[in-house]
Amino acid sequence: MFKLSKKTEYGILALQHMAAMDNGRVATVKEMSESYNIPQSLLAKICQQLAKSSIINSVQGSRGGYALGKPATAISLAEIMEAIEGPIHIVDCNFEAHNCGRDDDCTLKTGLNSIEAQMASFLNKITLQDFAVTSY
Amino acid sequence: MFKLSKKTEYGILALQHMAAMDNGRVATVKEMSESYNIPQSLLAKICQQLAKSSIINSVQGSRGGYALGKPATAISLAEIMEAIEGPIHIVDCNFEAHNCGRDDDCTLKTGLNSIEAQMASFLNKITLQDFAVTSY
DNA sequence: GTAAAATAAGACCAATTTAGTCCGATTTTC
DNA sequence: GAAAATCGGACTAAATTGGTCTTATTTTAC
Repeated sequence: MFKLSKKTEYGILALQHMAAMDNGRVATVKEMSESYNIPQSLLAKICQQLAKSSIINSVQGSRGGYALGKPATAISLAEIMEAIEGPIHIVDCNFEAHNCGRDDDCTLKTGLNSIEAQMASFLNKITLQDFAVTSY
Repeated sequence: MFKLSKKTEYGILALQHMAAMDNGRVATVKEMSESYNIPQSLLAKICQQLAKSSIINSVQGSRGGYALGKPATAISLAEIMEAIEGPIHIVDCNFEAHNCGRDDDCTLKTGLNSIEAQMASFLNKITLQDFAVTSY
């Protein structure tokens, strides 16, 4: 279950697309969904979520579309994932009061806290720029 | 979606339990499922999976049970997760031939490979011992 | 040798989450 | 005003995860 969701995959593809665009241009959902074989209305929603988190900017109306809201080096994987999938948490019981019956002495709570922190910092360090280029 | 499954949570609790046992003793599924409020037949299956991966050893028959198959310092989080959830892959298209239509020039494939490798090495470094103790 | 207590294993169902669709509204350009 | 886009929410479908049940096998103790 340590996997990016399809939505996040789609979101990354769209972001990479926008990152590759000439400055000042905007990309339409239609254009991107066709390029990458992503259902259009699904990608539309994903872009709306990315826009809400200010990762991208939207231009409404005809001739509208989306463009990166900041440089690719300033967009982290953590940020993308959270925009699309919600907050990142390694274990449930850490953050929801879902009474596991182990409350205070829950060895998971205490033990996995630092791991989650390390994971988060890792995902925060990776930027859109990184995984568009680093691979070669 | 970067979350441990409940099964993995349960598995970790069981492993921590076994790690805390006196040497030579075995823990029964019943005993553990009652201690941690885990459905017994679910934990049974989880233990079987852990045993298949040699993370724990099983003793069959009355007076049987489970015990760690190696020291807690030698059991990694990656190992536990893979035993219970299967192989860890950040993106699908990297490993299944699920024709995304982007084959060779898929920017996800190339871009996320090194990230997955880093994640894997991170999860491999964390041991059962670590998250039982490190937290204080 | 039989009963009891355990693991072994797989089929099955329920619940949750993720993926995807659909529809109507709004915004902007031409 | 028509066309092309985003906005946004309700809804459905598919997949995954969580959990149950049943039957078999293994071992111990009486």
